[in-house]
Amino acid sequence: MKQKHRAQKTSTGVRQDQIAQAALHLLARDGLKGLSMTALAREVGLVPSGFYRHFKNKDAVLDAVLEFIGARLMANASVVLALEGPVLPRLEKLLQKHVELILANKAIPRVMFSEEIFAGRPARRARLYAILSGYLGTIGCIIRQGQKAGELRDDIKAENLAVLFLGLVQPAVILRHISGGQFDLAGHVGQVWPLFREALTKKKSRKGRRNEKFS
Amino acid sequence: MKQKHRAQKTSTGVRQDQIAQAALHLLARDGLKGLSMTALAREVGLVPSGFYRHFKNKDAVLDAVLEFIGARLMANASVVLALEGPVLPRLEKLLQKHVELILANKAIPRVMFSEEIFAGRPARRARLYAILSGYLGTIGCIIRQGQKAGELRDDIKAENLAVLFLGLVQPAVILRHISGGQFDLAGHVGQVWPLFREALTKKKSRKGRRNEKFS
DNA sequence: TGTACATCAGTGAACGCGCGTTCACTGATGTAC
DNA sequence: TGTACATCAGTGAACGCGCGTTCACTGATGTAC
Repeated sequence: MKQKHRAQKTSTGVRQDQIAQAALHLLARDGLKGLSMTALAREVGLVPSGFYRHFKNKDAVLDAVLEFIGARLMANASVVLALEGPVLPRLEKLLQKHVELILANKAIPRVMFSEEIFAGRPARRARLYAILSGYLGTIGCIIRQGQKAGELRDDIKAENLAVLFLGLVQPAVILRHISGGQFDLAGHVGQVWPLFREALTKKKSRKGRRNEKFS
Repeated sequence: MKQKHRAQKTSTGVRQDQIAQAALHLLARDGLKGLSMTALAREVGLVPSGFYRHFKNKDAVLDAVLEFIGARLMANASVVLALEGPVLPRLEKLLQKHVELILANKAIPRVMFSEEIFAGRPARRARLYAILSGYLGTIGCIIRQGQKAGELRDDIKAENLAVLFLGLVQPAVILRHISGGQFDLAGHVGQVWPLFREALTKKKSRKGRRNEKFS
């Protein structure tokens, strides 16, 4: 199917947004290999070469997508960091937002878990690590608040708890992805969150747990 | 650098093993995009076209790699399933073997977490899901043994606990991967395993926990 | 044991395809006077 | 308000490159008699 009519002239600012959205849509539907210049341009009604009026090259779109994802993650974390009140309900809120974000944007796991996006681009790999570190760092801050307030056990490092927090969701996200949406993500989180919550709740302190080793 | 000498004639059986090993090595070093026919053939001392004496095509190698990974995972799970004694130490043993396996074969996470390996190949996607389901199913069996023996809490489904068991490791594996090996995988597991162990240990039963919902 | 033939692994040249990207040109929109 | 010019977005043809794959040929290894 050829281009029937010349696309309407549209300012670069608008086109950049359109293209970024189209990229997220294509990534969600077809994964990274579905993100070709042809598909991307067609999605916004342009001819492939038209793309280059608005982005320097394909890498620039991937960078934009990565920044978009990072911003969305950090937005969730920041909101919850700023909330008042006991920590556990706030963490539950963040968990819920995290699941919603991923269910609404299938592109997120596809980008985060696909190494092709940073294979051979050290700068992008570093950027991805920075984004993840920022997200985990903020979660760690929230957890540390709870530890200092005496709400959460403090014999396990907040950083590790933050990573484990991600672990409540992440394998399930991948299973959902591989199963083609069959795996019940929200149901899984509903099962394991109470376990995590209870395990984090501070008990009367015992000695020696801090030095426990995984051999 | 051109081929200096004609490669020594070697039987297809041996060559297939060599090629599979070379594929794992290349995947570990460079990821999926590093797995080109040229690189693969050179790795075993052949000219690219020589590869086709031993495999039908590139897909066949990817299938072989996937089966290899599946076999290694299931081997670990089966051993632990067959062990005698209380369940928690057996789970810890499996965790340890899992971490060792992944540290020794960086290709495993690269294949499991990279969607490019099954993008557009429904059969391979299904196979990957079957392998993961088999692994998780066996872990679930072990956990169910513990639940029936009254060692582990049984108010959370064994299947979800199995997925959470993976969650002890998986985000850390990805962080390790993205950070270029900096993230301390074994250290993380050492921190969170005790939490998981304690959380799973059966306490005096309370009512109503089973119906708890994640909203 | 030696000879003839079949089988089988290795080689290099060439292919086709997809994809990211470039470029000269077109025509619309905005601006200066 | 109208005219001249600059700017800017869209177009289609063409490119170069990498990569998976094919194919006819070579030469070594195994086998039958």
